Amino acid sequence: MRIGELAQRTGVSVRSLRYYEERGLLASERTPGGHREYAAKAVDRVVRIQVLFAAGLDSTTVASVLPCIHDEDGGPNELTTESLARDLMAERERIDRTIADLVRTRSILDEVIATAALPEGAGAR
Amino acid sequence: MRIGELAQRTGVSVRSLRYYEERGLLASERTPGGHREYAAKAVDRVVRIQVLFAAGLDSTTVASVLPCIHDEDGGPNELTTESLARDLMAERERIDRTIADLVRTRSILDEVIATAALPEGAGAR
DNA sequence: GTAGAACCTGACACCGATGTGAGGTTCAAG
DNA sequence: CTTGAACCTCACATCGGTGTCAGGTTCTAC
Repeated sequence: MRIGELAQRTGVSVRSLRYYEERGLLASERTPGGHREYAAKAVDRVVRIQVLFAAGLDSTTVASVLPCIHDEDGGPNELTTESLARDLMAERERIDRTIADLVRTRSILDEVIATAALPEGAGAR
Repeated sequence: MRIGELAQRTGVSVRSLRYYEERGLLASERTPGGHREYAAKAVDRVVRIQVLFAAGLDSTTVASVLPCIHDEDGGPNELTTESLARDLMAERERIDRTIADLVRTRSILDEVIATAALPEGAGAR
């Protein structure tokens, strides 16, 4: 498929898809004229990239993690370096802290929302 | 206390503290000479601000939420507008989605880390 | 062969919290 | 007083993924 279709299927902008390629996250064949051509698997890959980005990984980290992820096509994914593993454990800790902050913030918001849900003279009326 | 001490106690840079003030998140008295002077409560407030930032709220949202948070000083915190509540619920959903992404990413990382922890010929030998 | 959609590269803008540096003032202690 | 640390304001830089525009080429369908 071409880039427009991939964008549509994944909900990711064309701009971003080109950026993913530039950063080495997403490969593409080219037509003789230079247009990008993607295999069907690309959809999954883009989705995965988005999830990793949403978790706060930067493109460099994503690039190093992606080839180590076991996906259905069972490619050669044994490349997990020890130093990469160290980086990922640091990343993991960061994620844990972030989750903790999010949960705390969520309950703060819940409290605030709750007080708003009781406009004036709540309890009995 | 002065800004340097507040920075040290909270682990937040002086620059950031000034920024919080500029955005209306943190108030300060001024000495006759113009130096900022903070009450002890400021420490708590700064910590709270950090948590909210870490959860991805922007300074505007933090500014609108802060006065609605019930803290020990029991100030007048009934200002929760209905429209604010709406914003916060949207924010809450975003947080939920983010947590979901983080959890997914964390387990991806765990998998990758696990394969690295089994260098060569793991199981039996 | 031609029109129009889709694509290409390259470059610059943005957001938002924070870093950093210049140049000047205030504070506290001797 | 004087000195050095701490503070002040103002302004510009940064990072990273994404938006967007410009100017040009390719593809598809008629």
